[in-house]
Amino acid sequence: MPARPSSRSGCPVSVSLEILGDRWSLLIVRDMMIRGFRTFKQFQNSGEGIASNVLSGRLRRLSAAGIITAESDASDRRMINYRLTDKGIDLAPALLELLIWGARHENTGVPCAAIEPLTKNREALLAEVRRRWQQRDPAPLQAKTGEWLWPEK
Amino acid sequence: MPARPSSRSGCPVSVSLEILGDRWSLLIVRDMMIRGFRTFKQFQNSGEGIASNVLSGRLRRLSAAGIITAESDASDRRMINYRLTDKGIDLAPALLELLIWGARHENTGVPCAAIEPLTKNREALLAEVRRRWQQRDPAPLQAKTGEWLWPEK
DNA sequence: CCAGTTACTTGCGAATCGCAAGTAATCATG
DNA sequence: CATGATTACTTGCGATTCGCAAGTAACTGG
Repeated sequence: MPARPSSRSGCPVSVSLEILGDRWSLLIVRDMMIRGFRTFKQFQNSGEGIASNVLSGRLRRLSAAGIITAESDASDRRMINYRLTDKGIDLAPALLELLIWGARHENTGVPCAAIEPLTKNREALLAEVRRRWQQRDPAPLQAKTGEWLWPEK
Repeated sequence: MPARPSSRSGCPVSVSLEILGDRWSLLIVRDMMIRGFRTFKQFQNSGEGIASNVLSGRLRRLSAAGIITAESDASDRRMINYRLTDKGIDLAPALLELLIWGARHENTGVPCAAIEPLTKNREALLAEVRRRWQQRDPAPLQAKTGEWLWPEK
C-alpha cells in the first residue's frame, strides 16, 4: 500500500518535486555529487547563501527521503559526513539536464561552446560521476569538465 | 553584462532552480508538454491541487522567464492559451529524468517494468515530444507512453 | 584549561502558501 | 437583449516557511 501523505497526484514528476521542489535541495545534491562536499560548513560556504536553519532542515529532509546519509566523522566527531546514497547519485541525469538547460537558456557565464561537449559526452560524464561516487573519490569533477562550470567567486 | 538579480552563484543549476525551483512550475510545464494542457482551468483541475493565486503567479513568472507564452484564444476571448516556447520545450530532458528518478525510487504506482523502456527509448521519446510541439499537436502523449504515467484520479 | 571550530537551534520580521470568496470580461441561451 | 454560466483571474487572511542574526552544545588542538 503506497503511503502518499499529500493530496497530490501519483505522477512520478509530482512525487519527485514534492521532495526536491525547492531552491536548495538539488544544490546540496550538486555540491555533494560534483564538488565532493561532505560537511555542513562546506554547504554553507558554497556561494549560494543558504541560511543555516534552512540547510539543517534540508539535510534532514534529504536524509529522511533516503537521498543522503549522515555519519559522524571517525577522526573528528564534531563533523558529520553527508554522502549520497544510490538513490541520491541517481539524480545525476536530472541534475545534468538542469545544468544544460540553464547554460543554454540563461545568462550563467558559461560559454555556449561549452554546452555541446556536455550533451555529446553525456553518458561518459554520468559514468564518471558514478565511478567517483562508487570509489568515494572526494576530488571535485572540475578537472574533467572544465573550470567554467562554477566560476570562482 | 549579465544581469543577475539575486546573490546566488552563477552556476547553471543554481540559475535554473531560481526559476523552476518550487513545487509547481515544472508540473505546469509537464501538463503543457505531455498532457497538452493550454488553459488556466486545465492546470487548476490537473489533480495536483494548486491554488488559483499561486497558479496565476507561476504563469506570470514562467511567462516573464520566456518559458511560456500567453495569448488570448481567437474563438473564445475569455480563454488564454498558454504554450511552451522553444526554451520551454527544452525542459523535456530534465522533466523526463525527474520522471524516471521518481518512478524508480518512489512509490508512484508506476510499475518498475515501465521504467526501462523509458530509458531505452529516451531519444525517441524526446523526439516525439518535440515533434508534437512543433506541429502544435494537442493530443496528450499518453497513447504513446502508456496510461500508467498519469493514473486516472 | 581555553580558544576555536563544527553543527546545529532559537527568535523574529518578512515573504510566501493554501484556502475561500469575490470580480471583470466574455460567451451561450432563451 | 437579458440572464446565467464560464474563464481567468484578484483579494483577504491565517498558517507556514524563509532569511537573517545570534546563541549553544559538543568536540578538538594547543
